[in-house]
Formats: sequence, C-alpha cells, structure tokens
Amino acid sequence: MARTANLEVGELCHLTRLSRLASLSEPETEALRAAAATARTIGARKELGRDGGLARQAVLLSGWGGRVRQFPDGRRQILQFLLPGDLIEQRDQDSLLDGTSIIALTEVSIASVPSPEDGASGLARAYAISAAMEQAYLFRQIARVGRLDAYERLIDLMLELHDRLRLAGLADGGRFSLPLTQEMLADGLGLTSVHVNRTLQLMRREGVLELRGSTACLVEPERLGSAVDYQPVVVSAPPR
Amino acid sequence: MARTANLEVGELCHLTRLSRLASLSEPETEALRAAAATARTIGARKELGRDGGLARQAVLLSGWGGRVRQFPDGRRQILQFLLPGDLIEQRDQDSLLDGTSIIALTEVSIASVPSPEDGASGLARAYAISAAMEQAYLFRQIARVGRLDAYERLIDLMLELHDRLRLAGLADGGRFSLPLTQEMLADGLGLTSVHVNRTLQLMRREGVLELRGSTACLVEPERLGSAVDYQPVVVSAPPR
DNA sequence: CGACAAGTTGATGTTACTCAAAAGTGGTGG
DNA sequence: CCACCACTTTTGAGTAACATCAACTTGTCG
Repeated sequence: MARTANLEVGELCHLTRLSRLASLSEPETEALRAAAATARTIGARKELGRDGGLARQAVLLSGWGGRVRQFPDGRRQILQFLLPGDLIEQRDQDSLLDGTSIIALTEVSIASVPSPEDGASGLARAYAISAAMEQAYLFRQIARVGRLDAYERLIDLMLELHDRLRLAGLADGGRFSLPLTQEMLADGLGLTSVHVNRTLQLMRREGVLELRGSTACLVEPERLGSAVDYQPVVVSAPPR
Repeated sequence: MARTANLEVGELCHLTRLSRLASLSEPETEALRAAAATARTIGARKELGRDGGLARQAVLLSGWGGRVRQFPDGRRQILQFLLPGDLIEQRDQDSLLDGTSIIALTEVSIASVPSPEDGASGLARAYAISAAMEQAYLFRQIARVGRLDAYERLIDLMLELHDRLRLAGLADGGRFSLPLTQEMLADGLGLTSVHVNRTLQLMRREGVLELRGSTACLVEPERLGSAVDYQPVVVSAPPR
C-alpha cells in the first residue's frame, strides 16, 4: 500500500522541476520517471531519517517536510521547508552532527533518485543547481527571520513558496496548496502561532492574501514583492 | 604591497584548518602553502566580488568577511561571518542571483586555492567537509536568529566563533580576536547595535564574557554552552 | 587640535510574547 | 446521526523584549 499508493498525475513534479533546471537526456528522464516506483509513504510528524533505508539522495514526490531544530525547552525552529519536487540529501549518521532533523510536516511520499552518470551530465547539473538554489533559500530565510517584521516575513515566505511550487508545476496565478498549520508557519518564521494568526487576519482584511482551508492565494504577487524587496532566486547557469 | 604583505606566521591558518578536515598528501600541503603567495589584500567595507579576478574557490587568509543581504531601506542582515581559514565560493555573476554580496568586514587577504586532482583526494574531501560545515552553520544561524533571545544569540554566536577559530588554530581557552563593531554583531544577530551594547554590558557584569578592545574571552565556555543548548558542529567522516 | 567612528546612556514607543479560554474543525465510534 | 475527542483557530488582556530617537562620551588617527 505504501508502495505505489500515490502514483498519480502530479506525482511527476520532480521531473517537471529537474527538467527545468537543466536539459535532461531521454534515459535520464526515463530514470526519473522510473524512480517514482520506489516511492514510500511516511506519516505526518514522523522523522525522515536514516531509518527509512533511504538512498543518499532522495526526492519529495508529495507532501511537505521540514528541516527542524528542536530545543530542549520545547522551542522549535523550522530551518527550511521541503516542498514536492525538492531534493533531500540524506546524511549518514556519522557524517555531520548538526543537531537538526528532517520531519514530515504532512504525510509524505519520497523516492530514491538515480545517480548521474558523470559530472557533466544534465542530471548532475540539475542536482547542482538544485543545491545552489537550496543554499540561496537558506540565505533568504536568515534575512527574513533576522530583519523582517511579522507582516513582511509572512508575505516574503508566501512569495517564496509560490515561486518554488511553480517551478515544480504546482502553483500558478498566485494560488497554491498550503498544507501547514499556523503553528508550523510560526515555527518557520520565528514567531508564535498567536501572532501569525493575528497577522494573517490583518492580511485578509487588507485583501492581500486568501487562506481558505489549505489553499493560499496571493492577490497581487508582483505588488507584494516590491513591498518586501522580494528578489526571486534565479538560476541561469550551472554553478560548476 | 598588496601582494605578499600579510605573509607571516599565522597566515597558514587555511592549511591548519583544511589539514584537520582530511588528511592531505604532501603535494597538496605544498600546494596550499604555495597558494598563500597569490594573496591579495582588500580593504574594509569593499566587496569581495567578481571584480577581484578571483578563482572560483578562494580562501580567507586573514581578516573577517561577511555575506550580506542589504535592503533598500537601509536594513542589513549579515547572513554568515567568514573567518580566517574559511573557504569562499565565488560565484559567476550569471550563475545564481540570490541578492547577496560578500564584503570585507575588516581589511582582508584572500588567496586562490588549488583544485583537487580527483574527487577522492584528501583535498577534495576537505573541501566537501568544509562545505558541509558551512551549511551546518547556516542552520545554526537560522535557529539562533529565529528562536533565541538577544542574550542567548550573543552567547551562541560567541561559542560558534570560538569553535570555528579554534579549528584554524586562532583561538584557545575561550580567548580570541573579535574584530567586529557592535553594529556588525547586531547586523549578524538581527538586533540593533543599541541592544547589543546593553546585552554585552549585562554579560560583562555577570562575568561570562570579557570584551576589551577587539579581544573576546569566554569565561566558562562549557557552562555557557549548556545554557543555550549549544551543540558543536562535528565532522567525523566525509559527506560523499 | 579637530574630525569621525564607535560605544554608551536615557526616555519613550511598539512589536510580539504570554497566559488563558472560547469557538471552530474534522475524524471516529457507538 | 450524534457524541466525543484531539487539534486548530480565534479572541482578550496584560507584559516583556526589543526598537527608536537623540544626545553625550570615548577613542583613534591625521
């Protein structure tokens, strides 16, 4: 059941995303398509760790994850959100102890991905660009949490999520699925859920953001972007 | 003058650091030693950009740098501090536009570093571990700015700087050179310089931190660490 | 000495947190 | 279908942490 349960349309978002990062050969495309067959499902709140018997490099086919730092007194910071189509680098437990863990924020399905044949292949370039983008989004997260106020943080995050989901073909026209509770948002933004709630209400009243159920809709993405100095992460050439 | 001006004892901190990350062959060690001859000096507040004609991979031989996000209204966030011995990945201007820049926080000297012969060499492993540590420190920075209060942020940062400098042979027994103004600290911690000032005074009164001129001294590093749940970044095996 | 950057201090304002409780939501089983 | 449960969202009142503004002091370097 956990095997191929989520193998439907839309489950090829990883192919959509990677093929937009670099041009892939036909065998590479096929390998990625086949990778979806290795999918396994992991329940919400479970850890995506070494336990899953994962390959070193995995891809999120559906659901959202997060890299998390948990403090002993209960405080929690979500360091990065992991979206469908994102690559997840599994680290060996003896490689790097950085005090973080990766957890499934919703139910999630992940698959192993093929290793590139050589460093110059399209797949290798796509992976490299993906890693570079991941780093760029870490920088954004630091600036967001360090220098923006609650209102700006929320907008900046929504714009980022919209951009990233769009790359995987999962968002358009400002509308996308946002399966996060307000508490998860708070943990990602360095705020409390109470304050996130009040800020969201303000944004709704102003009509800049809709949030019905688990669907978000940004009303005027371009105008919002200029309000928080949003600069999209753009990749035009491989970093190597 | 800019050429070999800073070539003294202590200018081999990059060799100290890299050789502690992976065992290097004699030719590799020699290449790193020779790399110091390519050092060039860059004045404080200048940008370490594409203009310097730098190689893709460079190393900081002396002085401190920072990767910075500058907002149009004057706000500024230092995303990461770059310390002597740290590697700096220069990105081609058409590779990744992430809205950040790298600047010299003090006068700085940087050198190009040799490319590893093959992916399995000691040098390649050292570079890979260095990159993994850099990412781990980005995670720390997010958690610090997102979930710690001013007092904790300052302590956590001091512990990190101490650890990192010690790896390069530039700190010991809690004492190290800290050539940052309180405003730079504030920009790195997501605070104002006024608040950093007051927090530092509190810490001095409590006797947990000395800050005379540009020298910092942590009184009881171990005890401080437990107060903020400090977990050192440890690397025991290469990530690849 | 003068100028400029960095550090310090005080008074006041605001953002966001804390604590607590109520109200809405969805799923489950009787 | 309803009762119940856990979780999430919402609301209110009071508080604490940090920002802002402005002035003053100290140190450094020419």
